[in-house]
Amino acid sequence: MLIEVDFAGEVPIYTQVRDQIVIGIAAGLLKPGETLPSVRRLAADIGINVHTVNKAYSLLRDEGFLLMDRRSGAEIAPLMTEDPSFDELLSNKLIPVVAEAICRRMDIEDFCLTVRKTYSFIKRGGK
Amino acid sequence: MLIEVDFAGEVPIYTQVRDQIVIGIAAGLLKPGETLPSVRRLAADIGINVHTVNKAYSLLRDEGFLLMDRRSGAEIAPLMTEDPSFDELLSNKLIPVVAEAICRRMDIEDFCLTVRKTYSFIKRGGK
DNA sequence: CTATCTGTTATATAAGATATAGAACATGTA
DNA sequence: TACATGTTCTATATCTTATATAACAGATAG
Repeated sequence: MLIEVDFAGEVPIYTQVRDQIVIGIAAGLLKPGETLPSVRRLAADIGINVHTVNKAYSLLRDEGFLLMDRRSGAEIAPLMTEDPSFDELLSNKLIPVVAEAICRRMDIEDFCLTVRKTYSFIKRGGK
Repeated sequence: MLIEVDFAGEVPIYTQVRDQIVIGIAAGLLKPGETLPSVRRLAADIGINVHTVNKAYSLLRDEGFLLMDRRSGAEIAPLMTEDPSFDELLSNKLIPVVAEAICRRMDIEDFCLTVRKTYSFIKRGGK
């Protein structure tokens, strides 16, 4: 799976890498047990520093998306189990976004429509 | 409308202030034409620096939420008109969030349900 | 005119986040 | 032995965030 980085963007590089791997897992492009490139390898491929990749990997490990082993490297963790507490976390993330949509006079069902479109977009591997 | 700040949180203070005002507008607690406290006043009330409030206000002005006047201060801008380009902006914001929800095995309709709950939560003025 | 209130701008400082670089360590494998 | 893995350490540079102090331009109230 190709990972690309926008150096000019506002989003930190390690966040971009983290997000793209999460998106890859969601799309099914990265399956549980699959190994990721080593931190040195990915850093060289993208053209960024090893520590930046390591930060992204460590974050993903802490979030439960990756398993890391000193010897064998990083691999995709088994499918996560449903987590009821994610609902509140999600809601907190959505509050400012939904509020802005309301201000921009977007109908809530149009919002949900965009959510479903985004869902399909991810599922089909990003267009 | 009361504005509170979490100094220990990861979200920058000026972003917290910006978000709460957007939420206030969405909830109808802040109506078009209504004046906001002066930057000095709000800074003193919250216990933060004038420049931090000014950064939040300026950001809100650039986004079209506020009108600012050197003499009369800051006031809520007229209701925004619908903007088609907001759809793509929203989608880009949603991609990482939806992807994470998929990884956490959340059904897309449950996601939309949380969106609607968040919508109601905002509309009723935050509980 | 004086005093006071707006937003705005300028300069300065400090702390934290982000990204880079180079080196080394513990551990496993070929 | 040689090479690979993640991990840790030190160091540096830049940007963001937040603070502090001061001043300016314009408007208003006494």
